[in-house]
Amino acid sequence: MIPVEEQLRVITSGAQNIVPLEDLRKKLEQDRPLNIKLGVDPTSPDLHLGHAVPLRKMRQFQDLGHHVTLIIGDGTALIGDPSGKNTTRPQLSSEQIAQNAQTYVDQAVKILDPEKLTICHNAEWILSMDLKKLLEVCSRFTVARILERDDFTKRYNAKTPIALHEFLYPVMQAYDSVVIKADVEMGGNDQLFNLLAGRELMEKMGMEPQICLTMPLLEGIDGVRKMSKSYGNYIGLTDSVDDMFGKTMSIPDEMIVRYMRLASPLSVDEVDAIEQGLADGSCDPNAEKRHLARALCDMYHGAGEGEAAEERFNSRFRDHEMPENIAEHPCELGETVYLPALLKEVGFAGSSSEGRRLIDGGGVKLNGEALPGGTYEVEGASLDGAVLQAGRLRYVRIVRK
RNA sequence: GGGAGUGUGCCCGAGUGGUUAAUGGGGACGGGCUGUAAACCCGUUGGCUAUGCCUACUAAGGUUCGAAUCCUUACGCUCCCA
Repeated sequence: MIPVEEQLRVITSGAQNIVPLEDLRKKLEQDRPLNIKLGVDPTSPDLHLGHAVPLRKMRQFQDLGHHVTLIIGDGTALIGDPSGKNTTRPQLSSEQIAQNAQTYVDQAVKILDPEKLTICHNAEWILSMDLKKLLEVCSRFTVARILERDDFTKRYNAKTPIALHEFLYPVMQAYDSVVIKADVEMGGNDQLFNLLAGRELMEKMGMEPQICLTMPLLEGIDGVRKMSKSYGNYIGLTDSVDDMFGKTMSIPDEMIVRYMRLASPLSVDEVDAIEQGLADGSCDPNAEKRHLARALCDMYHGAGEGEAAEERFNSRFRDHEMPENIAEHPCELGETVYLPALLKEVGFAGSSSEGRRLIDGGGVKLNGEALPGGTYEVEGASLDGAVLQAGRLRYVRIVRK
């Protein structure tokens, strides 16, 4: 295995919290493959780049020669993680959980090396636990210790209900670490409390306690709020290559290095060099953003896909060429066609009034020619086979039904 | 249980009887510029085949020639006291 200091440079790159760093060094000095744990909650089927951040860090551990254990929290999902929530989470059905878990694994193996990966389902040991065992584990925690947790404190003070079973979430997650004998547990920074509970439980049960390593929560493509499906600022791992490339190109320049470091497969050395280059002006931000976009597309869609996506991107967005494949929209074409209604019909406008405004604002083109304001009526025959365009991005080919 | 507020368009927020589809900001969309970044400039942001018509300021009633603005009730939210 490579020298400890080298390993630490890779491991600490982009990490938010390592508790305690000194103990991590000691573990690495044992010069053996460490067991790195990441628990995932299969509560949502769609993964985005933010979810990939801890997975990327896991991959770096693998590349350094360590072993990774991915725990599918199909047992803990029945409880629902209280992290960052101010209400009790709804409990999911087992079918839903199983389905989400499968999607998660499908995505995760695109990032992780399957050779150095163990996947477990914690329902295996959590749901089969008998009361005696449960009591033994629970006795290691005090109520005060669990209540210390910020989320609980807030809810308790705010008098919002905390169901008794929610106390068990950190306890069960901690028990996972005991079962798989974790050396390091990873998570987003909001997971720190849960990770620390694992450290505590292991110590109380006479084991060498795990190291807690948290990663920052990645900002979305707006560069401000954390990446989240509900904010609509996410890059989905299953997004099409073109979407993935395009969305990446729209992130603020300030986010380039952060995305590279946290979510891309670029090496720490490369990222360090680029960061330096961007700071002193010897690297071009646009070129580096393209570099990032290609790297992400290659990782999720296969080698070479990034370059292909870039070419399409150039033709469409830089050179403003019409895309090759334009969806066809069959519709009735009378003698004359009321264009605002057609814009509404094809989904370019929410109402025909909005369609009118779009035309008046010069945003509507027919076969590449901008229509002058007030052009609401168009000859039906001239529309057959014509390309209708709204703004720079939306195209549709009109054909007679 | 008692008391005080408050509810406006996608969001925030002006407006306290009369040229009001309702000031302003954010967001979004369109145009220019361009690197689908930032910054900047301009336009649009209730519906309707439309110099007009219709529906709108939580909901339902009421007062008035006239209501987002006043009154009543309901619902939602906030705060204080017990």
